[in-house]
Amino acid sequence: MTSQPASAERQRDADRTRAEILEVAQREFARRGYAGARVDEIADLIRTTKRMIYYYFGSKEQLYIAVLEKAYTEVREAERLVDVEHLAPVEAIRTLAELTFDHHDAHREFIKLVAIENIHRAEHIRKSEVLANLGTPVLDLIGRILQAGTASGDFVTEADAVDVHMMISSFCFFRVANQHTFGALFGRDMAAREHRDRLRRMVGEMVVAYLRGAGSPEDPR
Amino acid sequence: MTSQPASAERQRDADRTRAEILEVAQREFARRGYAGARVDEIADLIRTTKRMIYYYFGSKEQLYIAVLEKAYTEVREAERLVDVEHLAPVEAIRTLAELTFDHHDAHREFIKLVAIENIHRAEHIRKSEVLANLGTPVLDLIGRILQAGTASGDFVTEADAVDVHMMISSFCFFRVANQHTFGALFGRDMAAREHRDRLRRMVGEMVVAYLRGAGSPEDPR
DNA sequence: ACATTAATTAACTATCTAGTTCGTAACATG
DNA sequence: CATGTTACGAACTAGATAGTTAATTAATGT
Repeated sequence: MTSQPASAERQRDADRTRAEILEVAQREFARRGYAGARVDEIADLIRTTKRMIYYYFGSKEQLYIAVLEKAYTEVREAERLVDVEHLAPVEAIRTLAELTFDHHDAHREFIKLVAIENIHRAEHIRKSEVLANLGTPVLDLIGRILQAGTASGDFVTEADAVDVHMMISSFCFFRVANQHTFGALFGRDMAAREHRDRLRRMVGEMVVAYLRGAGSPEDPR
Repeated sequence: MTSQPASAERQRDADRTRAEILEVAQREFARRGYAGARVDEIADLIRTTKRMIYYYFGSKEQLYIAVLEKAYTEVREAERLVDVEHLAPVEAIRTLAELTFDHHDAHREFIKLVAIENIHRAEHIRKSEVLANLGTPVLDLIGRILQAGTASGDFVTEADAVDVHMMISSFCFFRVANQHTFGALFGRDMAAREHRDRLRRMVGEMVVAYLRGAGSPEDPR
C-alpha cells in the first residue's frame, strides 16, 4: 500500500498492481463476504480502476477464487514448516495443537474466508483445480504422531488422524470465527490475552487427555 | 407453505403472512448470507410482495434481526428442556455434549446464521435488545455439573463453565459449519452417518477426558 | 348497511453494481 | 526511431435491488 501523490498517475507495474488487488480483495471479501464485497470499492482502495480487476482476473468470482487460492497456499506453506517430529508423542501432539492455535490466531482473515466459503457450500473451492486437490501435510504428521504414541503406549484411544485434526481445528477455529457472537452473548472476549493464553493451554490438554483415553466408558479410573 | 391456486388472491391473514416471511427469510439468509439474500426473492417464494416485508418488518436489516431473534429464542427454549441433573457428573457432562451434538446436527440453518452473523462482527445481534441480554441456561447447568464433579472427585481439572461450553460447542459447530470446505479438502463428509456417530461419541469422550485431568502435564500416568 | 381499519397488490424510483467499450500512454524490440 | 504490445483510465450500459407511493379490497365493529 505505497502511498502516492493524490493526483499523480499510477506507475506501471503489472506485478504490483496484481498483488495489491489480491491483497485488498482478500481484506474486503473477508470483511464483507462474497456478495457484500464491491468490485469498485476494491479498486478504489488501491487507486486503480475496476477495469484492472477484469483485466487481471476476469470476473468478481475469479478474483475471489484467486484470493482463496493464495490464502490456502500460504497456509499450507506455513504448515509444512511445522516440526515436532523430534518430540515424544505426547509433547508432539500438544505442541502441534498449540501451534495450530497460534496459527489461527495469526490468520484471522483466512479464518473468515473459510467461514464465508462454507456459507457458499465450498462451491468456489470446488471450481478451483489448485484447491480441489490440496490436502494438508499436517494429516501425515498427525498420523505419524498417533502411531508413535500408540506404539509407546502413551496413547490408548484408537484415533483417526482426520478426526484429531478436526478436533484441534474446531477449537482453534471457533475461538476466532465465533468470537463476536460469543462475546455479544456471553460477554467474554475470547480474543483477549487473558482468555487466549488459558484457551491455548486448554486445547493441548484436551487432545492429550482424549488420546490418553481417560474419556472412554470402558476405562473409568 | 400452503400451496395455492396460481392466480388466486392471497387470503388475508396477518399472522400467517408474518410467520411465512420469517420462515423463508431464515432459509434465504442462511443460504445466501445477508447481502446475498434478496428481498424480492423472499417475497416471491411465499407468493406475497416485497411491500409486505416492509409493512411488517420495516427494512431488510430489521427482517434479518427478527430472523435472528426468532432462531436464537427457539434454540434457548430447547436448551431449557435439557435435563441431565439426575445423572452422575461424568455421565451428565457426556450426555450434555452428545445432546449439544444432536442439537447442532438438527439446526443447521441456525448454525449458518451464527456463522453469517460472525462475519458481520455480530453487529446485528448488538442492535437487538432481545438478543443482547440473552445468555444461555446451559452455562448454569454446566456450572452445577462441574461443581458436583469436583466435589465427588470425578473431575480433577479446574475448569470454567464458559470454557467447557466453548469446547463442546466448537466441536459440534465446526462439524456442521465447516463440513463443506472440510469435505472438499479432505474428501470426508463429516455429515455422513458413519462419521457422525463416531464423532458424536468423540465429543463426549473428549470433554470427560479433559475434565478427568488426563491431559495436564503435572499428572502423567 | 356503513364507516373504519387492517392487509394486500401493482407500479414506480433512485441508486447501485458487475461487467464493457474504447481510447491512450508507457515500454520493449527490431 | 518506428512499431507492436502491455498496462492503464474514463465513461458507459444493462440489469438488479432496496425501498416507496398510492390505490384497493377484505374484515370488523356499530
